[in-house]
Amino acid sequence: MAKNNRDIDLDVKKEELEKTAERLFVTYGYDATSMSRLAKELGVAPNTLYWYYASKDELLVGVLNRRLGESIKQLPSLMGTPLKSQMNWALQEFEQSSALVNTVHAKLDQSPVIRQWHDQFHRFIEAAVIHTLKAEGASDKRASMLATVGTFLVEGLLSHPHSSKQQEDILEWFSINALGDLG
Amino acid sequence: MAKNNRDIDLDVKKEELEKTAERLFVTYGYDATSMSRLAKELGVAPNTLYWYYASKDELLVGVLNRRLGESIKQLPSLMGTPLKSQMNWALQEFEQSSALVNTVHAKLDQSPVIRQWHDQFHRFIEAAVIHTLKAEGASDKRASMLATVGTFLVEGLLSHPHSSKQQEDILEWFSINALGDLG
DNA sequence: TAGCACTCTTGAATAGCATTCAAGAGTGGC
DNA sequence: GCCACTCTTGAATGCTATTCAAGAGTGCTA
Repeated sequence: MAKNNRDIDLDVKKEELEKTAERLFVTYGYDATSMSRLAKELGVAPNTLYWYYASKDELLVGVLNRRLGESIKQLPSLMGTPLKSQMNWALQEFEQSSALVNTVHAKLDQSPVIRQWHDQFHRFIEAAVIHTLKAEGASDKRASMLATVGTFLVEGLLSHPHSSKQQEDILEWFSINALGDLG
Repeated sequence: MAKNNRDIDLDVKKEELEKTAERLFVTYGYDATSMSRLAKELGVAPNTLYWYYASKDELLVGVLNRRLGESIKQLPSLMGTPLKSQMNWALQEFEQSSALVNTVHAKLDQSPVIRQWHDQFHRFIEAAVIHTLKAEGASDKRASMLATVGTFLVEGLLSHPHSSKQQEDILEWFSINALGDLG
């Protein structure tokens, strides 16, 4: 390969790399997946990975962005639906990556790239939820606060699995009380 | 030292060890604090720590239990107060250890001792919150669900710092809606 | 066809990590 | 003076993420 494979081969390799990394991260956990293990799975030398990513954390960001990108594709068909089904969708969509939620949070203070991704992610999600809440009749300030609450509930449910009934009860209670009163 | 210092010296040493560990964990983070660093701070050899704790994770559990034990002392004087002030108390009490919240969650799948501590901690907290909610008039099932929600909100606020006004708004909204309706 | 420039891969090394092991020092009881 | 027990340690192990310098592969240009 040479000069102008930049836009062709690189993305293909990165995709393979990130998909394999995602599988290992989700199966064994981020910390328990070594770069050597990932390299072996891919059939390359461990330090080859560092030509594609500056660090393991940046690889994680790549994995997260790819995962997020695929979920975002479904967003348009979701934007008209009620808040509760949006939250249910998020829970289902990120259920298998739920371990990565905790991984990201644990690395916020140590890794600038993960901190940056996390903050950006939250801004994006909250903006979407605020949009939905306002569409359902909430005031600006109330919508912002409720979006934070909704985010915390989703993160909590991802971190601490509950039965689908308990989950349903929580979302039901939230969506009723988020929109029921003076908002 | 010999035979029967078991009940005297050991606890003193463990206390010093755990207090130093807590300071380093809170200041630099759990992963960023090596056993060597902690040992140097204490003026002992790194492997000396392994006579007191089987692993770094068990040391963390020791730190968490000590921290929790000190907070629990205040519980009696808190049990009569309204839910909102209890949540405010928890937020203040664990604010400086908030990084450890994420650390614990990130290690749930890898460390049995941390998993065990975490689950026990949640059962304890939820039982206390349920007690308070029922005292304020909530039904059994409603109280259980609301305790989970309250826990998620506290964990969320610890992980994602917000202004004290935003924090106040969330707790106010929760305590109103937790007790306002048919619960 | 030779050579340059660029992309990509690698073996080897580094420094740090949690943890283990075997040896020994310190001390009270017999 | 010896035994049993508590506590400490130097040295080693195997793991980790990461770095470096060297080189292979390939297309463009002269």
